[in-house]
Amino acid sequence: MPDSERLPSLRSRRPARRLRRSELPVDTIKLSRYLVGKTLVHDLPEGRVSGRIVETEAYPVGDAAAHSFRGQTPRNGSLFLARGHAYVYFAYGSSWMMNISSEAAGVGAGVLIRALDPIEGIDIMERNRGVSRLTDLTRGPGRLAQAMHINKAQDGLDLCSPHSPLWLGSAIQPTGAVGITTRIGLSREAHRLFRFFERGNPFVSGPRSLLG
DNA sequence: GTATGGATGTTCT
DNA sequence: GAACATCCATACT
Repeated sequence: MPDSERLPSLRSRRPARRLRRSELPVDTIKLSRYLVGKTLVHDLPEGRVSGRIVETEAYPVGDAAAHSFRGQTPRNGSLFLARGHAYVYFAYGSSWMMNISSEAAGVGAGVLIRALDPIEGIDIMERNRGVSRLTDLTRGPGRLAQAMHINKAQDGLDLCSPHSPLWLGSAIQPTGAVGITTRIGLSREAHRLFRFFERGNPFVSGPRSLLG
């Protein structure tokens, strides 16, 4: 079944346009907030998978919870690329995590993508995940990476390059109200309000109605 | 619906 | 050894 029949509202959505680097705010917190409602697209050999970004977390310069806090290493090097590059790492022995670098080249900071609202290629995501329940496909950073087929091979990709298979797109529909809370799963810097999400969206992992 | 515990691999102390 | 930006299955209210 085509996505346009399965998701009737897709017909009223506008197509996503590739975002240029110059459109991304030059600040980790602002970028984290800005990315809610934008589109993440991965063009795969078997077809396109895409979703609306509905939850992000900022890991700015000077944040002790950020992977870049103790300086550049082989693992976190992509965080030190100019804003708009992918930083993908393996966590807890089971999950890949997709981040977007967020500052000038040489400065380490990033935005974690925590949840997507699936739009295109839902059948591909179901196969990649091995589940069919829509809300289980992309709710959570590990799940969305698996659904979108994002792993070490995408680490370091420039999401703003004109022909990159993995790219950021403009919003395809109006973005709902954005809420703010503390980040999920941290012990250090646990009080900081660096998590942004579209309020009430069922694909958001964790709290989706506080503050904002 | 919430709560808990185990599995898993890499990084750091 | 311990910690970790998680997920899944299971148990329970």
